Amino acid sequence: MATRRERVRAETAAQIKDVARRHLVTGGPGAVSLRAIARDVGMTAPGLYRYFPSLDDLVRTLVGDLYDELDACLARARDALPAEAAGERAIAVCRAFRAWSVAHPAEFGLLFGSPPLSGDTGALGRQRLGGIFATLFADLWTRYRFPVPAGLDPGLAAQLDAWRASTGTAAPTGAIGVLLGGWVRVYGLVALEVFGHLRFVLPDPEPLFEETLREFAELLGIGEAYRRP
Amino acid sequence: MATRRERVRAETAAQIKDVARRHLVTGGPGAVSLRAIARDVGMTAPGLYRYFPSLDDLVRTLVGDLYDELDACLARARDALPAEAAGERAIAVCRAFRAWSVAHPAEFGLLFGSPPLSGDTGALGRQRLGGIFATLFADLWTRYRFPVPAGLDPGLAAQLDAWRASTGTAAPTGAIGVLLGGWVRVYGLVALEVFGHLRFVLPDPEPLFEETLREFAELLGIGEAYRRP
DNA sequence: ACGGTACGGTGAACACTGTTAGCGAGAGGG
DNA sequence: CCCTCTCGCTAACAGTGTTCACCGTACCGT
Repeated sequence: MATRRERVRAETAAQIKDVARRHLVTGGPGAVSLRAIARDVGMTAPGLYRYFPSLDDLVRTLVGDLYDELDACLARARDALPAEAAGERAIAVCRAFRAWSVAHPAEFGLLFGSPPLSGDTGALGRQRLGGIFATLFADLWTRYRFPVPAGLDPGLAAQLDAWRASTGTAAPTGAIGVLLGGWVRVYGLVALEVFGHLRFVLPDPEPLFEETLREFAELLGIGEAYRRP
Repeated sequence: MATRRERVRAETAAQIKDVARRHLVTGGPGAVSLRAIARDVGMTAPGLYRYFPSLDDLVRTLVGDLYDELDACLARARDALPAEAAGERAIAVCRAFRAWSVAHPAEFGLLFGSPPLSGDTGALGRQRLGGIFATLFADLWTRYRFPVPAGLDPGLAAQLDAWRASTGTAAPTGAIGVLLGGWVRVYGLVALEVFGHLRFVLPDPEPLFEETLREFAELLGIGEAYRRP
């Protein structure tokens, strides 16, 4: 199907994104320079414009690819466990999220550490990532029916209801609030760790992360699903 | 004491940082350009080198100033309430942190959304910010003696002990862990909100933030200290 | 009050950056 | 086999951070 031209074109495009990412991880976001990329690829700068309409566009598609990679990584961690073990699956996905983020701090900063760029290509990836957590939420609920607090703020309940309707999740409003709180904890801890804001309090945040997972499992009444890594 | 030269010098330095910050908030971190700043100040670019040894250094001192501003803001929120009301004080500081962050997203991104720069001038401000929360933690503990979970991971306990020793906080290890968990939740929620990663789930994160504060107050057994804003 | 000095600012220059325009060679498809 | 269209090139423009040599002027000590 793909003509030979198209194949080699896709290949060099992939190579361009590859060296762009290498520059990102070695020199930070400011080191992603069109001309430097072109040098490493073996081209001159204007040649890159045959593949990407601008540098911003290049990093945008790079962001999209990174979302894809993270999504795939989390999905793999989830599918490595049987579907019935919803609690173990959720814990595994959280661990995979932290592992990926710590292993790829520059990429994490690009995905989660800055306001989304204007021409937002990452929206799809972010939506798919939200989808992973949505199904995770639904599975947790259908499997365990953990206790949910009553008396939610009506404004909050309305927003959660709207999201539940848009995603078709089965869990009740309160459950979604509880699970969202868990995601906030996981993200907060990982972001603090990756950005180095915990370095002088916790040189190694891993035990606190595990403690957070364990506490959250117990909050859901599924403490037995938690096992030390 | 200050000679006339020193006064006018400090004044123009402040003006430079001022327009740098204005460029930051209007055009993002990439818009902080030496020559553009010089234009707005009414100088040529090399003139700025009489005040800052490099552009990186300028943004570093800007980061330091922003930490100072945030510190002062939080301290003001804390001191607006009587010292005995430790719970109300903690809640007020958390609200002030969110309010400042939401009102200054670009500055928040610079402070908390990227790995600390190499020549780290923000270390002092971050340490002072940590100090604010440390005294907050100590006050919460001496005032309420909330229940602390037993059976902490030994590796985690060792790190928390080291931090407690370095700051001279009075609270026991488990209490520090609980309070650190609260900070993780507050930071996580605020970062998610400021970076726009919650927009498609919660258009208005304020109710969830308030719910988080209320839950945490109840976790500490001081639910009566929480009042709707 | 005057002379020396150090400070603050300028213009030119260098090495970069992203981006556009125009051109040529070579591979692909008819 | 020839036409075409894609690809990569060079040249150029505007803008960036940074350094250098220079100069006027405000300050300071005598």
